[in-house]
Amino acid sequence: MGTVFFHIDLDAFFASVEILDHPEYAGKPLIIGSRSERSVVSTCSYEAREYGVHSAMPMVTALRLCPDALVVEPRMKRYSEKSRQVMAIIRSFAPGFLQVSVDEAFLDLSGMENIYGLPGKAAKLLKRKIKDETALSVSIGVAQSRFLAKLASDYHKPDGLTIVPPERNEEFIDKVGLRKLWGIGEKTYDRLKAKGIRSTADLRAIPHDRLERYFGSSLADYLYKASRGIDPGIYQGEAKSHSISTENTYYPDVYGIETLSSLMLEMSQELSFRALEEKVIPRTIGIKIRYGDFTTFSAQVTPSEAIYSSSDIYRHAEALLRKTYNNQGVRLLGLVLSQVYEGEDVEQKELFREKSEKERLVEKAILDMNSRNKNIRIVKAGTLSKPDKSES
DNA sequence: TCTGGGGTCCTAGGACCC
DNA sequence: TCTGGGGTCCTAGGACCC
Repeated sequence: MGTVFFHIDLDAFFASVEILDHPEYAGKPLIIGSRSERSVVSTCSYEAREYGVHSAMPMVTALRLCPDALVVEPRMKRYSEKSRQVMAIIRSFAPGFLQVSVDEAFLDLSGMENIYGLPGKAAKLLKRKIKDETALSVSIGVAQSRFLAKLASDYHKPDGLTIVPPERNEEFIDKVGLRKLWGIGEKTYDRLKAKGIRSTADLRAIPHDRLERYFGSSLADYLYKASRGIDPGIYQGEAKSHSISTENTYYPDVYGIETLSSLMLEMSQELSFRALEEKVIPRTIGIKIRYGDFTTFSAQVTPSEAIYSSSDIYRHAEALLRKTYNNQGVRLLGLVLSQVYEGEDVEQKELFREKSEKERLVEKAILDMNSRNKNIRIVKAGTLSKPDKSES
């Protein structure tokens, strides 16, 4: 019978949860996102989509298209809670569970016919179970591979069920179309068009070696397989975190190295806490600066000494900032910790330097207090100083 | 339209080593 | 004394996804 994968996708997830908690929102155009300047739409209800609103659209554009929309600030904690509930149902339904985001998961139904009957019947059962127990609707794609199942769940939404029989894989790929293939974004689509490739059938007609000359071996391989409905290797396994990052967009633009440094200090502390929570230690520190004209620069270092505390992080981040900043107005500032690795085993302890180790313990204590008492927010003193007074 | 925030993976050039 | 080839690590930038 071969392999059978499900891809389960929650419909307009954030918006659906808000409607669940606020029944008075039902039937109205609802946008989840911040109302602030320079923000974008996170999710929106299907009523809002009828006005042309969609995810990632600038909020000002969305409100121009749909001035009467209800705008609701996202409540991530609530969505995570609801997500856990749904994922628990999916996980217990069949083996081979793989969650890929807060509102999406794969399931491996291969060889499960004797339990659930045909895959279509199983999918309907799962949809019903989720609806009955959480009042949320999902769309399910059923296919031979994860790649096709993912495209299938998106093919008919909301509350959809799309089954792709293995002998119709290519036919289905053609119906989805080039632009909507997972992994082909705007830029790649334009590059394909520039080579006269306008459809998945066009793409299939091109021999592998020519694709390689056009696009390099990695992308060529991806396109060759994807256009034939062969899984190009999306979501091979649990993707474990190799970076921790934060970024903020400001309005209006921020000027001055002192102000930027103090913002960087806050971000250093935030990421240091997150690394502690995840029990990881980074090897690389990187910053990102986006200027008012949207030009973006990044810089990174991989120091030879280990990085244990927020002041280690800040010291490197600040140096990178001074090196990179060109005195223009900044709309976005970001900080990334990468090459993170498990940080609490014995060998690493030997590497601890006295001072950093102490700081790390202080930060751990702050972290513990913060997580014990949600009403008090404890930060290190440096964070509180005014930008123009900060010294270091 | 005027472009979030959190991630992953790829490319290309340079350094360095054998 | 004009210059190989392979491997690995690092940096900067880009594309893509949810």
